[in-house]
Amino acid sequence: MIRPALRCDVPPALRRLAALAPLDAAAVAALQAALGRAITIRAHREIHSEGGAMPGPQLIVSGWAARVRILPDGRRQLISFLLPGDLVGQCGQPEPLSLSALTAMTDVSICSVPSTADAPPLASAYAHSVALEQAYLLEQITRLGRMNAQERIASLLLELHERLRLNGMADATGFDIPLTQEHIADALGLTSVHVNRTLQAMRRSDDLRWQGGRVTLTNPAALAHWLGRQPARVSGSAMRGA
Amino acid sequence: MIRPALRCDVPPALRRLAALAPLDAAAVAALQAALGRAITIRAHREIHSEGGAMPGPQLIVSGWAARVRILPDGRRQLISFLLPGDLVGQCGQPEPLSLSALTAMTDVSICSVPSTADAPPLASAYAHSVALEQAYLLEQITRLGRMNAQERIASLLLELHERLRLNGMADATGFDIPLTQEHIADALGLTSVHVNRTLQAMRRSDDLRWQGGRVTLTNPAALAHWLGRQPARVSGSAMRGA
DNA sequence: CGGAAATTTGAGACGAATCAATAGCTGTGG
DNA sequence: CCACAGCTATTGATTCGTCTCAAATTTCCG
Repeated sequence: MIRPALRCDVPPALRRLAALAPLDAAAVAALQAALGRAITIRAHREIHSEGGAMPGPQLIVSGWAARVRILPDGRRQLISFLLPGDLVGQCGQPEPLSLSALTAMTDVSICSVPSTADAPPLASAYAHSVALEQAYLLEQITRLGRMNAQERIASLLLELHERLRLNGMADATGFDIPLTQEHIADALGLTSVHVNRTLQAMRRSDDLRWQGGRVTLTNPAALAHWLGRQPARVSGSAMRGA
Repeated sequence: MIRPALRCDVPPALRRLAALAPLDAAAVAALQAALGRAITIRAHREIHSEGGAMPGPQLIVSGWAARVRILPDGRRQLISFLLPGDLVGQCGQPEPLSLSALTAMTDVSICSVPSTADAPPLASAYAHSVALEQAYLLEQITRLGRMNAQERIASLLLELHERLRLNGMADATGFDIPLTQEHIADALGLTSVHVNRTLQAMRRSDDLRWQGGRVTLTNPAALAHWLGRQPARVSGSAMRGA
């Protein structure tokens, strides 16, 4: 199926950071220069390994990645997904270690983040991004701790939708998703069989469609209301754009 | 039962931060001054509410607190526990909002953290502390996503033991715990009934004792090995003390 | 077209939830 | 010093959500 191209071709990573904080021309230029220096990691490859040294803060330019923990007996937990515009390894530590593996779910291109010294407004965008990452970790904990399969799936898809809206990769009704049902299962503490059955039930009750790598939410607002879910808010000052 | 007093009476909060990074005399003095300005919150009271503005970074001086999320229908999830020496609201944002409620599990005393401007070595301790907090959130996610009841309980108790060792509130074999089985259930995504039955099984297999508000781990190292659990490591440079 | 990956279906088992009741503990006041 | 209230812990019986295992079937992609 052919879909209309996005209105303009601002790279998603740039679009997200610009939405998190007002950026001046120097900041945008620094980001665009950094994007040009991105390297590509093939799907299924590990970008960082758990316990390894972090090279320094980086930015997802394109593709989807996931933070992954593997238990000794092979059980796999996807901690969180990283989308274009998300930061990796942004922390105040001198010699940080990676707290989890980072795996490319699709081909991923990634670059070092421009220094805030070159463009001070970036500091604010980075701080906002780190806070959002925290917020999504807390969401993930409540999903896993207190929600059933249907709620977990709805909550995760709403979160992905919200985040992809921010970087321009989703429209009002849905988004392209490069994940398998097994990935969803590994993120939500379920089995792929149960994810499959739960998705079927949600399709039957017309909550969503998922075909050909695209998720369509019939009524995102209604779904969010049913869950009692609200968009992540991490700062007193209003967030621009979306 | 009477237990011998700790070797010296360094406050746990100070002990933890000193273990996270080398502190000079000025830093210690600044911390001690701050501890003196602590205020007390009664057990069961909310310290911060979800979505409320954060006053600025704070430090738990004594008592246990927990970050809490409540779903619209009343389901409760304890995101994490905060122990003496833990930081709250340490983030780079200008007008941060609280991402979860913070509730006092016991009487809690809490103070503002000294500025790093007054004592630069504190910045390193704070950064280290923030990184550890992240590490424990990831642990919590894998617990909830991929572990069964017995593993969740063992993992949480080992984490608490590790953290209480760092601030001097635990000895090699166990620690005082001011939590009920229902608190454990709310943290681990279980019911208190099931926590009770699981604890009984663990007592029967001589993994632990839990009586009179004190947890004794029969063999912490063996339990950790069984889980494949390793102490949190967040920095390339070695951590002092413990 | 062929082979691997992903999705779908079915039957049965199991871990944890639920509901309901009892027993133990702690502090409080008469 | 005992009686009582209100938590907390414990026990039992049953139900339910999700897992497990195994086998199609469909989709994707070279």
